[in-house]
Amino acid sequence: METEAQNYPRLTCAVETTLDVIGGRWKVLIIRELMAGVKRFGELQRALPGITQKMLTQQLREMEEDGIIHREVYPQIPPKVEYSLTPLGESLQPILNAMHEWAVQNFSQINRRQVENQ
Amino acid sequence: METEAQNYPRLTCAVETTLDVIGGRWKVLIIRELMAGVKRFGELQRALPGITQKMLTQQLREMEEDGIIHREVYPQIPPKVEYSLTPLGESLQPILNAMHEWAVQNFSQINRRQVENQ
DNA sequence: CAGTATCCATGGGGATACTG
DNA sequence: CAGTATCCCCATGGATACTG
Repeated sequence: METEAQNYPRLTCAVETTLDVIGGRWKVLIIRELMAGVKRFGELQRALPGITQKMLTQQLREMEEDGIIHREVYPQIPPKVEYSLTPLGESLQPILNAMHEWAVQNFSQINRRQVENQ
Repeated sequence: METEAQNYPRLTCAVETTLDVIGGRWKVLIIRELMAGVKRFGELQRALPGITQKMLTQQLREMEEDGIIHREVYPQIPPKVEYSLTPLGESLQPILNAMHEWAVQNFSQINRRQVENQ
């Protein structure tokens, strides 16, 4: 609110909104896990080697805010929290599939920019 | 190559490859401009208020490397360079359209996270 | 006109420690 | 178990100046 310094008319496009929703560092990976079914926090963390708790929490919260993930808390000790895709989240499937297909068909061979961490 | 420090098995997914190709700060906006037809460097810059020369050059080069943009240089003075989508770039259209539709249908009202610079 | 070359601020994201 | 809370690095990207 205070950083209204250079407020350009900031040209945007709806495509960028979608990109914002699924573009996070770990989001599509998390979505892929949840496509397979409901998962607990720990399960997700184990399924995503390299992700930190902070990142997992953060990405999940953002996706929850965007309405594509549902967070179910079971008030018990020890805590149990289950994550799942909402219908809106599931509606991303065709898009993700199309993106997957596009990459597989055109970049099957390793000729990408940035092969840094294969 | 030398930054192989913590090389986790770095779980990836083809979807991320596509995200990498179109996920840059200005890429979809540039692609959208080129969908309308061939454009010169200056035209793109004028069409994208707020973008710097550095960013425009950088994003164009990356997309050229990825094979979705063609760069035609006319060796004359003053220089003239035209950018256009390659067939591969054009093949992104259905995906971009799907992303556009998804956002329009589900986020038409301004209820996004980050409304900072509308 | 279509770029390079620099410098620099910001914040996204990693590492680590602690907790209800 | 499922998170917070901090600290901190460095890559992304913006601003500015210069050029074939």
